[in-house]
Amino acid sequence: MSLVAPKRVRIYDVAQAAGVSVATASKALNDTGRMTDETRTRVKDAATRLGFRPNAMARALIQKRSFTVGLLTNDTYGRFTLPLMAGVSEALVDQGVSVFLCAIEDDPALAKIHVDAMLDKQVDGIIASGKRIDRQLPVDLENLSVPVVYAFTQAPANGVSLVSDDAAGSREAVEWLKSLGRRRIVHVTGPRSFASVEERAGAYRDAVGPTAEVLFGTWSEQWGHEAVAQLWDAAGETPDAIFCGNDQIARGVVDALRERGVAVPADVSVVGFDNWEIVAAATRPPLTTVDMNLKELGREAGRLVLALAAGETVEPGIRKLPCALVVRQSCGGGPRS
Amino acid sequence: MSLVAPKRVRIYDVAQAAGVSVATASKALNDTGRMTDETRTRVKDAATRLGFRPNAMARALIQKRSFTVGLLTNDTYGRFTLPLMAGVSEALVDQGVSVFLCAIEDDPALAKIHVDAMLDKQVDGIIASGKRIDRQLPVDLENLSVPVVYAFTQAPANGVSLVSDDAAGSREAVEWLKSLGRRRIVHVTGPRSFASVEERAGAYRDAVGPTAEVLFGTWSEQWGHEAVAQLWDAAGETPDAIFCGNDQIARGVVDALRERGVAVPADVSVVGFDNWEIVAAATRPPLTTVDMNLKELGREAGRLVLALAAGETVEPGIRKLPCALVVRQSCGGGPRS
DNA sequence: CTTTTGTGAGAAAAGGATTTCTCTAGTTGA
DNA sequence: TCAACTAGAGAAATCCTTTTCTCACAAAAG
Repeated sequence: MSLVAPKRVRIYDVAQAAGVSVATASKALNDTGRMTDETRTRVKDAATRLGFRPNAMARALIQKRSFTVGLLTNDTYGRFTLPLMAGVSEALVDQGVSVFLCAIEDDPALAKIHVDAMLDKQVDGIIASGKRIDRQLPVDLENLSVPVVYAFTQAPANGVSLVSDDAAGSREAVEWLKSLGRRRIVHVTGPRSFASVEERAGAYRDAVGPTAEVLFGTWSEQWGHEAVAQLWDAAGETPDAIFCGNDQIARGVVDALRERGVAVPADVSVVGFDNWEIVAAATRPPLTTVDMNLKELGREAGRLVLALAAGETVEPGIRKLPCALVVRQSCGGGPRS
Repeated sequence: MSLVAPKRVRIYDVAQAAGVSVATASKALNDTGRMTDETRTRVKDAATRLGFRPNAMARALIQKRSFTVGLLTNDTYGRFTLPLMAGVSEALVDQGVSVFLCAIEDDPALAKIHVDAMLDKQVDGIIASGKRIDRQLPVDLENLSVPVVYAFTQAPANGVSLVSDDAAGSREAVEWLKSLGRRRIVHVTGPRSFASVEERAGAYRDAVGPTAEVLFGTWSEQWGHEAVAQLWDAAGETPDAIFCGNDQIARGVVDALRERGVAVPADVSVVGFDNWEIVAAATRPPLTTVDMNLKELGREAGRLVLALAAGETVEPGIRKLPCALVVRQSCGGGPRS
């Protein structure tokens, strides 16, 4: 075990070992230029043998590409960011691209610091992401010298943006409930001020028709309890299905129903939204819920930002990615075909 | 609005604007070298005026410092990583250091790819982090050419490592329960195979004395329910306090108690561990729980890795950082002094 | 009046790759 | 046989800073 750090091997060393010039070595390794196959493999072998790894800084300096991208987010709690990050990373890692994660906590000054730091470091692109699909980050990313992709956050007019297709997700949830024979489906969701609330509720109304009933509240288990109280204490027919705006509300609803002695899913089916594992899986019974496929959203964002960085032109506008219904046990019904 | 990206201003431009050489400009901006104050301010003014930002790649190339560090983690779910990351970032951002986040999912091959990518990019240091304090990451970080700090994961023999002082946290929880007059305190926790389970349980035993009783199970709400069943269905005196190994178990316990008509905190006090906001705050009543101060752990890890990168020598070994009891309502007792 | 010391500033090298020329030699075509 | 190409490889420029010398000049010392 030697304690002296071994000198980094440079392309110069590879060239010498292979008996060629530095220029030829560079071209051989990058599969550019012209030379005999024999020379190329000889250089590559030498590189492998010596364990050559090009100095990314030197490369970045001349190519003006750093093989890094920045992920900017104000979702401190990471509920949405992490799956997204996982997807981005997955899409980029085999291109040799690494990801700076910058959490900016709704602080414009902090955001500016992070953006400047990223620009200094010559990131090839920036992915902007947030905890709300209908809010912009507190920093202006237009007219930057690098491409920007907006994922799960509001984009400026001519930005390239990716969001989940909440409306389709809602429709799917409602259709699922209908296919199970449910007839009186109520929607319990978050505050109207959220765009996704309106979008999900709108799609729900369209799918359910005239019997639609939406209860707006907060994004909490507490609200789930209250909503059940409202529904069951009111006169008239009680619902046989509740489609919730997120998993926390759904959990509250399920717990409240159990406490009232209403059987889930025998008497009432419940569907959540978000597929937040920790909530959805711990609910008794585990929640059937709409997954926004944030990881795939991340992958796509990664691909897009890379394409933009490579100079490809990408049509601006909003791209909607499909949601997927994850069937567990809170609705009844088996795994779907 | 001009559509052509403005040419980046180089130090050469600043030098020219200030009427000095590039060398002088560099020294002026970095507060090194010798020159009149007048020259220095003249250069700095020019730099500000032109909006000069040094090219980090060129700087890194020569200084062999990239002002980046890597955070390696196998905690896919991000429960521990995110607070840690927030702390690291907070400690480093005003030094101009950015953080690469690399999620490696227990995959040695992926881990190696990420580590190599980071080394290529000349990170100044690496912070290794995991979801278990008693497991090493599936990758060897010894004898790397950059310093490594282990945070919330097991370190090799001569590594620099940071963990939370779980034992002290447990003691504090027990003392709190005692101070509220609780006399029969039971510990319901996770699987024995976790080092933190043994450590927390050990400290609990020491603090409680001969009446100590520990129930080992899994890290789930489900287990919380089962444990309550075991305790209440058994003959003999029931506990007046339950100290849980994590918040999920605690939530299960609280729910189970409520279902049995046992009042929390009136009849029984419950304490959790982790302060996982989403679980702790949604429990009815909200959980009093031990917070591992992961953000502070992250800050400290950031400071340490920077110190190491700067060539300072840091004593190897395990540093334990204090936990903090977060008082909510599941124990009774007011906010602590 | 000469020598030493100190100060301010610039020239040039270095850092490690990529890329554009340039050059030689061999091949093809007329 | 001679011009025109082409393939293979290398020399040198380039990317942008930092840093180490070197130098000129002025002030202090002898």
